[in-house]
Amino acid sequence: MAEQPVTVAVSTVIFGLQPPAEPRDDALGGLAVHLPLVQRVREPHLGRWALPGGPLHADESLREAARRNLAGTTGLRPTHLEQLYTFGAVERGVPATPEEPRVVSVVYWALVRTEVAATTVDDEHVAWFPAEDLPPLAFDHEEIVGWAVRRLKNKLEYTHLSHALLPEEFTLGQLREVHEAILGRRLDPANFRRRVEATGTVAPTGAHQAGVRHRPPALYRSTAREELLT
Amino acid sequence: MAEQPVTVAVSTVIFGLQPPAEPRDDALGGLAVHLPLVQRVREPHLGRWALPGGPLHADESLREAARRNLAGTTGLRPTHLEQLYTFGAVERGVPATPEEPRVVSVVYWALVRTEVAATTVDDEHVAWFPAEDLPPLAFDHEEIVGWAVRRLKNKLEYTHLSHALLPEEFTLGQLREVHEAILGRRLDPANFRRRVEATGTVAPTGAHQAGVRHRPPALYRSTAREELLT
DNA sequence: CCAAAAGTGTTGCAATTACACCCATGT
DNA sequence: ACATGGGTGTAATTGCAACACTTTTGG
Repeated sequence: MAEQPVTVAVSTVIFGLQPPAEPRDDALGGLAVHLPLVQRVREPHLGRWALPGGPLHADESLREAARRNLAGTTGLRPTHLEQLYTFGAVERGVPATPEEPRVVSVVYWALVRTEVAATTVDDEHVAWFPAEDLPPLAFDHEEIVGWAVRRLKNKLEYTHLSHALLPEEFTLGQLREVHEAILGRRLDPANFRRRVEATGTVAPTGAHQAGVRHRPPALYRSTAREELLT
Repeated sequence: MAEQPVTVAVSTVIFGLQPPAEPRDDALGGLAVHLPLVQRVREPHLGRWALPGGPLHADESLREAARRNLAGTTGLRPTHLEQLYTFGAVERGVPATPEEPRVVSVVYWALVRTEVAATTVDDEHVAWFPAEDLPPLAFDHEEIVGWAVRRLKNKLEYTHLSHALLPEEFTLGQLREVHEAILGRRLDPANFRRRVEATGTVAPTGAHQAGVRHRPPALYRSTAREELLT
């Protein structure tokens, strides 16, 4: 019943696509979902990898805080940013460390464009890992990443989220690759094309991608405006 | 950049079904979605109706806090309880009242059985209102209720949530009424039956409801176990 | 016998899937 | 020429909505 030694923190799960470290067993294409982690520089869990995050400042919204620690740790601006869940169990992966103040974590998740993600340099304490092959994480962060991955897969099917992982202009083949990387299975190119065209969320730019050693694919851009709030 | 005059509060949107106050225009059956509100007894927004809620105690989880203020204001135990969203804008419906501490609200939403909801007595400061016809609410609570209603309608279609609003045993007619009340439109009894049976989330008890002035309907019970976490 | 809801059957439309096939380019 | 992915066509399947019809009770 003590009143409020409770701290509010904001953490962010950031997704980007990168070439897979090792050749895929399942013969999936050239992209795999990755996310950046930061290595903890103090106790608890010193040395472990963790989600970027930090305390909420008094003069910023939760969303602003997510943006701030996203930019601060990876230098990236997200193309999609959305609240995931708030974790507030009394003991959250801190194994019997009384005197540590209790933390309620509001977790956001974000998407960044591949080309941006690819150019970000890994420094000593920030590195990208494949979402399917993470190192042991601090606190309850493995559980949190699990939630985020499930949400990503889910929303992929009924939203236009995938556009947020690609450049302004893209081919339907690239878009399909994104879906395949996230869902972890191959999709029929013909049916995929029709489904996407039917939703009307992409529009052809008129231009075509040249220099490929096959029929030049048409370029498209997303017609979806960034969503209301979520 | 000041550090943390931030308070964590937990509020709960509670849904139950009750007979509609006035006969429905749309010729919908005998049930309508209602929710309990409490009248504020101090500033800000004194006298206005608001969601039940209060500060998070240091020794309880967010979920426990939701349970606590749910039991405290309405005396009810929920059959479903789930986190909705966390609201943390700097100015949340408090019109320029500096010196009030900033509040981050974690909102839960809950379902209670109809029979329980129906027997709860309204006292001076707690009353049930139809979700489609609410009085002006304090803070940003109208927006929050809107979110909760949308989530309820949505999850209704791909989960077994509706079971949580009915007694242990129920007829498919009653289950259909619940869906109709929440979705706000009539459903075909034949197709509804088949859809529900196909999911395998209900099992006939073998008993039948007697005393009705038509063919006695079979009684069913839910086979769905309370979900993992959500 | 009639009203009323339970419960079954049938039919047509729309979305999804699988897969055959042609097209345009670089090598 | 041919390999490669882009792009179109089509037939089979499935799921869903509409609606006719039979069943079993209370009045």
